[in-house]
Amino acid sequence: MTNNHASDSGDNATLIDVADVEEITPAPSKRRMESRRRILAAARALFVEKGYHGTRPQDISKAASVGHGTFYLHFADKLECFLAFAEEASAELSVFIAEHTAEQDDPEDALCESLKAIFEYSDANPGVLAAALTDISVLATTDGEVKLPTDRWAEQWRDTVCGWQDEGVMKTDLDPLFAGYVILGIIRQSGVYAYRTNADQNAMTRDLARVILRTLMPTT
Amino acid sequence: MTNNHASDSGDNATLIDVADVEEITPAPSKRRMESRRRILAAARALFVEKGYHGTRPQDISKAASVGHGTFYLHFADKLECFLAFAEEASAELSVFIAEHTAEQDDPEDALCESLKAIFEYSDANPGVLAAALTDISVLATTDGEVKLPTDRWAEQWRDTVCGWQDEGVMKTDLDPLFAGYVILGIIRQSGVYAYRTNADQNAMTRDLARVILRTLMPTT
Amino acid sequence: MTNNHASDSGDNATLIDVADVEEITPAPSKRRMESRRRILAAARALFVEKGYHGTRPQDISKAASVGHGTFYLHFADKLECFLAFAEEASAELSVFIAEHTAEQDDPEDALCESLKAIFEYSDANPGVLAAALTDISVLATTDGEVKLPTDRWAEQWRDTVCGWQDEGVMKTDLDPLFAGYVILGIIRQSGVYAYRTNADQNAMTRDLARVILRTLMPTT
Amino acid sequence: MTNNHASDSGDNATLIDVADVEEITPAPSKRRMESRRRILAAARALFVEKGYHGTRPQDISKAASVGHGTFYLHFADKLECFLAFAEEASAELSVFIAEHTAEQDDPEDALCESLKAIFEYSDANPGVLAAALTDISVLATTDGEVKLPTDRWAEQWRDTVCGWQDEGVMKTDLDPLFAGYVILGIIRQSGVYAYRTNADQNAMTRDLARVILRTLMPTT
DNA sequence: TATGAATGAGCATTCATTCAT
DNA sequence: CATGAATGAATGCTCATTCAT
Repeated sequence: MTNNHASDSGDNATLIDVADVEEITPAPSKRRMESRRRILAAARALFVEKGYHGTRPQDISKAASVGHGTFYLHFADKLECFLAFAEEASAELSVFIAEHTAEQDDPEDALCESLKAIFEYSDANPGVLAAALTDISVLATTDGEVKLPTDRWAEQWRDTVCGWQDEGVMKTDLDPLFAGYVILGIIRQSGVYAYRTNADQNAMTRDLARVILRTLMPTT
Repeated sequence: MTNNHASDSGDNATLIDVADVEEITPAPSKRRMESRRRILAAARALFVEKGYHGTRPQDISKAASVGHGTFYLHFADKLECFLAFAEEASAELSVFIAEHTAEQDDPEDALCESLKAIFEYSDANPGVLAAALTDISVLATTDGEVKLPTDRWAEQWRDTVCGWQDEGVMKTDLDPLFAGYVILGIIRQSGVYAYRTNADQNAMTRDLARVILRTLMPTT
Repeated sequence: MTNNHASDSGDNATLIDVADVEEITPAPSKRRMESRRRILAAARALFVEKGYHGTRPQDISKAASVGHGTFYLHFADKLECFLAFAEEASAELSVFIAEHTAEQDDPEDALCESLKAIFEYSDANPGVLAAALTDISVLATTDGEVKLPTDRWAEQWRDTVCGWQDEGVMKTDLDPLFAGYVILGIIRQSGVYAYRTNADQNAMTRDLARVILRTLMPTT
Repeated sequence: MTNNHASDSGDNATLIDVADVEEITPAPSKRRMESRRRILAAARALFVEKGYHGTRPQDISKAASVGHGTFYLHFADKLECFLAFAEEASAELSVFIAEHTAEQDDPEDALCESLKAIFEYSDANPGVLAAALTDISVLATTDGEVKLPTDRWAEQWRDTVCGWQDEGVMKTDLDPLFAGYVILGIIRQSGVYAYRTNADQNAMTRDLARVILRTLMPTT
C-alpha cells in the first residue's frame, strides 16, 4: 500500500496528491507497529509473571515470536521496555477509571466507582498493577530522574481532590498533593491486605471509600 | 540452613574440657561475631547506597575487610544477608519507637511520638527504611513464603490499635489488621511526599497523626 | 501495478525513444551510480572518523541517506566497501602526486614535489591516508590473498626509482622493490613523527627528501 | 609454607619475623601468578594466530585452561590483555637486542647486531612482532591517549642514536627523534619486504644497516 | 532498484557461589 | 574460622547480513 508509493516519493513529490502526504512522512509502517505490539504484550505477560529481574529480553523476544535483535529495534534496553509497559498499564487504568466514574458528582460515589474500577482492572489484569508499580530505583541505578509511576498516580488523585473542592462537593484541610499521596498509600497497601485476607471486594470498596473520605474531611 | 550461627556451634562440645564449655560452646567465638557484625554493617551501607541488585557479595566482603568466602560462612546467600539487614533495621526502629512512646496513653500523643520517632530514625539512618522495605518479590523469584517486612509492620500497627482499643482510649469500626495496613500505607507514601516536597517535619507529624486518627474514628 | 514498471526504472521508460536504449541498458543507470557515490562518500567519512571496526554498514547507509539494504546492492560486504574506499583514496593520491610532479626531472625535486603533494593531500583529506592504510589483516581473517594497499604503494615507489635509473638521473645499489619499501617506511613513520611533534611541513619535506635520497645513493 | 603464616598475618604482625614481611605485603600468590602467566601465554598465541578481533576472551581462557571469569580477574578487558601482551613482547625484544649488542661500540656493528637480534627474535617468535605492533587505534575507539608501542620503539632508537652521538662514534644532522622514527619505518616496512620476497636474512641485515647509516650521515 | 524491518549467532562481560589452601 | 582465586552459566546487547515488500 503505502509501500507502492514509496518508490515515487522522493522525485515526483509534486505528483503526489495531498491526501497521501500524511501517510508518507510519519510512516509508522504496519509491520513495525505489529512487532512492537507483540513485544510489549509478551513483555507485560512476563514482567507480571516473573518480575523485572526474572525476565530476559531474550524471553520477551521468544514469547513475541520475533528475533532477539528486534527487541532492540524498539527499545533501547530492558528498562525502557519495562517503562513502556508500566506506562501502558497506567494509561489503561486511567481510561478504565475515567469510564467508570464519568457521571458521578458525589465524591463518595465517585470514590466507590474508582475503587471498583481499580479492583475490576486488577481482576481482569491480575498482577499487572503490582508489576507496574515496581519501584524503578530497584530496577537500575538510574541517577537520571525518571518520574515514578506512583508519583503520577498521586498527582492524579490530587487532581481529583482539587476537582471536588472546586465543584464545592467536598472540603478538605489537607494539602491536595499530600492528600493524593495519602489516598494512594491507603489504596496501595489495602491491596496487599485484600490479597492476604481474601477480603470481600464489595465490603473492601465500601470500607476504603469511607476511610479515604474520613482522611479528607476536617475534624469537627 | 538459615540459622548458621549460635545454635549450630555446639558440635564439638564433647571434646572440650568441661570447664571451658560454658564460655566456648555457646559463645559464638568473638572472632566469628566480629566478622558477622562487620559484614552486616557493610551490607547495610551498600544496600542503602546501591540497592539490592547493585550490591555484590564481593562488595560487601571487601567493604567489611573480610575474605569473599567469609560472607558465605555467615549467610547462605545474598538474600539471607539482605533479610538479616532488613530484620536488623526493623528491630532497631521498633526499639526506637518503643523508647519514644513508652509513657504515652493518649493515642494522638502516642501516634505523634511514634511518627516523630520514625522521622528521627530516618534522619539518623537515611535511606535505611526505604532499603529495608524493598519488596522481596522483586529480589528473587522466591515462591516460598517469606513474610514481607511490610506485613510485619502492618501487624505491629494492628497490635498498637488493638492495645488502644483494649485500654479503652480509642474506638474504631475498622478491622484492626485492615487499620494496620491503612496506617502503614499512609505513613509509607507520606514519606515519599515528604521527600519530594521537603515538607516540614513537625507539620508533617501533626498532619499525619490527625489524618491517621480520622481514618480510625467511626464516622459520626 | 506500479511494480510492473519497476524493471524499467528510468522514470518514464515508456516515453523514451528507441535511440536512447543503448545508453540505458549497459550504462549503470544514473540512480544506481548516485547511490554508490553517496555510499562511498559516507563510508569514507565514517571510516576516517570511526575506523573500520567502529563503522557499521547501517551507519554508512544512514549517513548516505539510502536504505540499509541498498548498501549490499553495491558491495558484497563491509570489507569490499572498505577496499573500495582505500582504492579510491589511493587513486586520488596517485593523481594528486602525478599532477604535482609532472615536469620534474631531478629526483630530489621530484621527491620534494611528491612529498609536498602527499602532505597537501593529507591536509586536504585529514585522516584519509591513515585510514586507507589500515592493515587488512587486522580487518578480517582473510586467508585469501588480498594485496595490501601498502604493497601497492611500495611498488609505485619501486617504479619511480626504476624510472629514475632508466633516465640515468640517479643510481642506487639497492634492489628497487626493497628501495620502494624503505621509502614507504620512511614516509609512513615520518607521518607519525610529524603528527606527534607538529613539525613544520616545509622543513619536513626537505629533510625527508634528503634522507630518502641518502638511502638510495651508494656509499662512496 | 608461606600460606601457613597467612592466617596469622593481620593481628600478630609483631610476631612475624622480618624475612617474611616481604612476602606478606605484596602477596602475589603463586596460584594467581600462574593463572596470569597461562592466560598471557594463551593470549599471545591467539593474538598472533587470529589477530585481535579474531580472538575472544573466551578462547583465551579456554586455551589457558582457566574459567572464563578468571580472565577478568587479571585483565579489566580484552584490550588491557592485548596491551599486556604487546608490552611483554616489546620487553622481550628489548632484552634480546640488549643482549646481542652489549659490547658493540661501532654503530654499524651495533646496528647489524640489533637487526640480527630482531630477525632472530622474529624467527623464534613468528608473528609476534607484527601482532604486537597492531595499531591500537584500530582496536578500539580509545580517546584516552595510550602510547602506541611504535612510539616507544621510535624513542628507543632515538636513545640509541643519541648514545652514538654522545660517544662521538657517529654524527647525524637529523633530529634524533626524527631519526628514530625513520629507522623504525625502515625496519618495519623492510620486514614486509623480507616476508614477501623471502629475502636472505644476512643480506637483508647488511643492506638495512647500510641504508640506515646512510640516512643518518650528513650528506657530504 | 530500493527499502528498512527483521534476524540470531555472536560478543564482551558479570557475579553469585565454591573450594583448595 | 578465614581466605581469595577460581568458576562458568548467564546476561544484556550488537551488528553484518537477509529478504519481503
